[in-house]
Amino acid sequence: MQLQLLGSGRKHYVIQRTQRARLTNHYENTFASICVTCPHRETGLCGTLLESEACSQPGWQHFAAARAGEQIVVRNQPYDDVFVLCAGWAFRYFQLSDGRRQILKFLLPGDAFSSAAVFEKSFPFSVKALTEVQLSGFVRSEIRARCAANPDIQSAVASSCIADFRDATELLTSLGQRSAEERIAHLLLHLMPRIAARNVIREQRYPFPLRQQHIADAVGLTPVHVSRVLSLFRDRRLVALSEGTLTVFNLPELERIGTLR
Amino acid sequence: MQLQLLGSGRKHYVIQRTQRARLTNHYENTFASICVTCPHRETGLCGTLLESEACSQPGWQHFAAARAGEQIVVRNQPYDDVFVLCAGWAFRYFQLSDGRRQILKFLLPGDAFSSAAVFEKSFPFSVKALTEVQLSGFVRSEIRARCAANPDIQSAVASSCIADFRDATELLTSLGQRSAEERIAHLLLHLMPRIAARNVIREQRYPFPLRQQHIADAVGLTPVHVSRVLSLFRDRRLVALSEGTLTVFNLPELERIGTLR
DNA sequence: CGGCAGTTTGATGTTACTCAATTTAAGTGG
DNA sequence: CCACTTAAATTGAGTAACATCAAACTGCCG
Repeated sequence: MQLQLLGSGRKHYVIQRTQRARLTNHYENTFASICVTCPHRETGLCGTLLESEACSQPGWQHFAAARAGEQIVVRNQPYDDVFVLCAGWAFRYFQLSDGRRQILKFLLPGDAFSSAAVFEKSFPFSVKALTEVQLSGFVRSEIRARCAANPDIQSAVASSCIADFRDATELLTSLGQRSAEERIAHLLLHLMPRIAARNVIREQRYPFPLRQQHIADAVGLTPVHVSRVLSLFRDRRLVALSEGTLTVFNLPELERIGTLR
Repeated sequence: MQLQLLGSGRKHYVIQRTQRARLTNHYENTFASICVTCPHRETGLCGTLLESEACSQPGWQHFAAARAGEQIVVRNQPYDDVFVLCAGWAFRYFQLSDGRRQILKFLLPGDAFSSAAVFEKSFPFSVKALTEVQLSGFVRSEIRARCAANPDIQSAVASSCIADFRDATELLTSLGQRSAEERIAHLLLHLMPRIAARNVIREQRYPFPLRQQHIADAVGLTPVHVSRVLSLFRDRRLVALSEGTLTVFNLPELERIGTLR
């Protein structure tokens, strides 16, 4: 495993505890501080783990960072850590040998790379950083021990699994049964509350770092067609997507199109 | 919850322990006998549960049966039991209000209806019987207690979750990125080892109760198009599908088309 | 100012859908 | 055993949705 430390030419995997203060300082208000303070309302895994005296015990938590576009996890390779995203966006994906890829889920701060990682060393997918990211790894054996001892952690892991499972169910239905417009609307509707749980949203403007290529790979369309559908949405004063911001003009209509009913 | 007992007009949900001997007798070689003896090599949940002195304790295991086409589980409704399929085929699906449905997974004997059911009362999908089925329900609270006590059960539940998760990943990639031929080939290749784990296969002939409508709903195509693709496969001496039997003539070629690489 | 990545637009091609008719297979009752 | 019924599968013709290819455009950065 190779992770490049932000702004540095040297390769790091684990940022030692001694470096942590400096990093926390440098990337103020992200990293450990986010890890601890951000509510992570959806999965809450990181928060739950940290609340359980994790921070006070050195050695079983690691920190790392990666630049935008960098691959963080390779499918089918073993890892000894359970990873949680602390800051930035990443995504799970499945790469085909001919270049096509399916994006399985976008990861936001607080999300575990894999909810099943507590039980399994390897992943059925790869993970790539979408923006600059900071992440935290918890030694698996420690988590399992705490899982057995602490029902809170156990239920945090379980509900993370359940949420992933429900998402996969909806995405499968979306890909298998629905039109391009419906799929894209559904993706936006799926992401909006997740973004809102981690950011203050004003005037229906959501931070949104995806390129159209990412949307295309997530909903199984070509970037060209995504562009056409988004233009259509813009012309109809539904939503607009530019400069890393998603602006929602007509939420009811978007829901009418995108919600699975 | 309503389940109709096979061959009977009366509505049953729980077949009491006192009835079990009679039923086991009537449907000889299925039911409890299958539940206990069938290796269930894939998930093994049922087997693991039963080996743990489950059978010896009345009251926390229930039995039921359903006819082909009958709905067994309704999405978002709470259930107190964790269900495992004992005999026959069933499938998880997501129903849309306009009639379209996405089949998420075909369930074979030994499969849990939902791997997450140990933690969650309701399902993110519905379940319907494909053939006549017999199923077993384990009281959730009992399973959770045993999970905590017995690492074997715990790991059986975990590996069932992991298998489901990997399947969902592959299916998402298949639906999002691949052509009709590739998707159908992939579905067949996915099912073959699972069928083989539960049946003796001779001369590459697999028991296969799916209608083309089921295949269509599983891979996100119309039944008409499924028919065309299957005709193509038949003409090319790849596979043939008739009378509830899948016959494989050219496995390497099928794998070349269907395998995710 | 030039280069680059990302987006937009147009023209054309392909895949898979729709509709409808026909064939096949599987029961069912006489 | 054979007409009759019904569900499923097949086939053909026309169409819609999305892909592909290629060119032009935009904003950004050095």
